[in-house]
Amino acid sequence: MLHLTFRQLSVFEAVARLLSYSRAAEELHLSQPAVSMQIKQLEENVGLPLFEQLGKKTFLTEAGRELSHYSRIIAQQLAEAESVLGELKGLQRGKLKISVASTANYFAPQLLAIFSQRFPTVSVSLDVTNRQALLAQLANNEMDMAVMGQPPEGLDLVAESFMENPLVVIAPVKHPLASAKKIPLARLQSETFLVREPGSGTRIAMERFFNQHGVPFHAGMEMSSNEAIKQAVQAGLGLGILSLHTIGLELETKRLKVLDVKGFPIMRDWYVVHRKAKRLSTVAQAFKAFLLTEAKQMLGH
Amino acid sequence: MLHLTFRQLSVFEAVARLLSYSRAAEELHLSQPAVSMQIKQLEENVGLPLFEQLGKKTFLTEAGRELSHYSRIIAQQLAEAESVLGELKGLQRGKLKISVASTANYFAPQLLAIFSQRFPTVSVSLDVTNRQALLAQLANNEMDMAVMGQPPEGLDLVAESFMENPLVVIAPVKHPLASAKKIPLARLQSETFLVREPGSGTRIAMERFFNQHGVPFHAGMEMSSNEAIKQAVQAGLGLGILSLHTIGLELETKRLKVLDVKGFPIMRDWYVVHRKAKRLSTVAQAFKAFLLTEAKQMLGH
DNA sequence: AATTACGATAAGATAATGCTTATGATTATC
DNA sequence: GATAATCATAAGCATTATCTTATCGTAATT
Repeated sequence: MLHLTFRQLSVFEAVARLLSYSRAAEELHLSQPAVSMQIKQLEENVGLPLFEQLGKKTFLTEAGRELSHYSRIIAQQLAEAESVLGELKGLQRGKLKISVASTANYFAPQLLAIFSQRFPTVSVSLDVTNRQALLAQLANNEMDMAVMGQPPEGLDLVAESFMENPLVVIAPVKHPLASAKKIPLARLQSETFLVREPGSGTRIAMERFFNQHGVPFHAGMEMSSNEAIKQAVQAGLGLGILSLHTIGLELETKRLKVLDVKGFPIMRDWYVVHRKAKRLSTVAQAFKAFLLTEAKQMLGH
Repeated sequence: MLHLTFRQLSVFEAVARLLSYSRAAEELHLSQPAVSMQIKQLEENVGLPLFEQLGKKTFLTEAGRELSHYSRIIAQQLAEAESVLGELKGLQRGKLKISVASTANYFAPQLLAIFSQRFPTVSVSLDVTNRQALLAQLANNEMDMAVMGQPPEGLDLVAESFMENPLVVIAPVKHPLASAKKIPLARLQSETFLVREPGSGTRIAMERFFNQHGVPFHAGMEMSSNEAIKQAVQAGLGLGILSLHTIGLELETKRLKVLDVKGFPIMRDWYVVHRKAKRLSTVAQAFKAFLLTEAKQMLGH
């Protein structure tokens, strides 16, 4: 195996370029013998003479010319690596891989779009998935960070809330309670609720809420997506409890109505989550900071 | 400036491939801390973490992935360099640049052809030039070796004869002396000689010869090439003295006749010449050895 | 809760690297 | 022939690299 050093190569490069040990020594701020020694060692490693002295002039040998070719490529690759890593240190470059719980899908893309606009050279990827898959991704270190409503306990996670997450009761626009004000919670006992699967963040929050207020609730059909719940509520199959952020469009187009129930909205939070031991990349740190300081306002617009 | 060492890179490569410090340590026959330290130093040089530990597993960071890319290229280039230089050490590869004096042009191509056939991967180039240009090339180290009749004195050259170079007297086939045997040298006093320019190898040799034997000779027209002399002799403008090797074709086709003059042929030699300080490449050494041992027989066929 | 595996850290020995100054040998140049 | 330039060589020194063993903290596994 060829045991070269980068030092040898860079000295060699200088000599090969200047065709003079002395000039190379000057350029490198070295004594001339230092250059001689480096070249000598390099020649010993290679097993071939790289230069030849004829009289006062220095020439590259055939082997020298060959090595010069490779040395140039290597130096170039090294320079490129340096530049790339330098950019990675800053924010000119980098990849950001975010996963969001399906609930967050209704606003996360906007946030990422704004972030991506601000750092156009950073390549951002977004994965929308359900809570369980998301936890598996966290465990396998498959992404930088996750955005979700309810961070799980137990795992060694860092979860920081960056925005409120109001859960509201939704009903079809023609529902008898649609225009009622300050509906008492107890009034909802007689209603059927379309719910997400057990273990879902919204489901957990909602059960806890009714529990705390000592009000039983009647769970109707179980749906596996927020979208399905919205459809079902519109179809009059019952009421729903969802994050306000997921129903912007339906409210605007008057397909759904938020009921003014006392104690609602249930104020929860959106969290940015990653494993405690995770070394956040510069870009990931920037994104986290972006969420914590600006996400709220951003979504206002 | 990025001050990496090849050691760091190769340790890094192993860890990046195995995603384990301990496995890498085993593979490299090192202790695990040795690997940790190399990686740590590399990370300090780069200024970014290259790996991250999550639980028991080791992952590459973004920076690590980037560096891995460059490290792979560099390792590959290094391997290629090693292979090329290795071939250069042997005879699988290399360039051979030979210059010959114009006189040698009549047999040098055959020699080179045979050599080239034996080492097909060696690229050979042949430059035919006159004596003066050839000396300039020697001084400027523009080729590996020269083949010539009369090595010049004074310059620090190594000249080794590898083949006899018989100089003969040529005449047109219908010359009165064409069939004469053992012509006394004195008989040639009355003949006109077509000669090469002063300084030419053949001219020098011929003048010295007549001088030594105390016979004056009558120099006729001065020609700048052997080819011209041959033409002129055929045209009956006089006699000529040339290397036997340059007139093979004309003898075969009976356009010229070698006169059987006493004391002829003047036995001189062909020399392979290079500067004393010249470091001969492996290929050049092989060619020189080839000339010294086999050139004579080769031309017999 | 105990065990096992993994990597980090510390201390210390040894080898090598890299450099300098001084000097010598050779060669082009005036 | 003297001079200046160029590279090689030698001796000596400081620094850096590299590795080892021993030990610790943490996380996965049983």
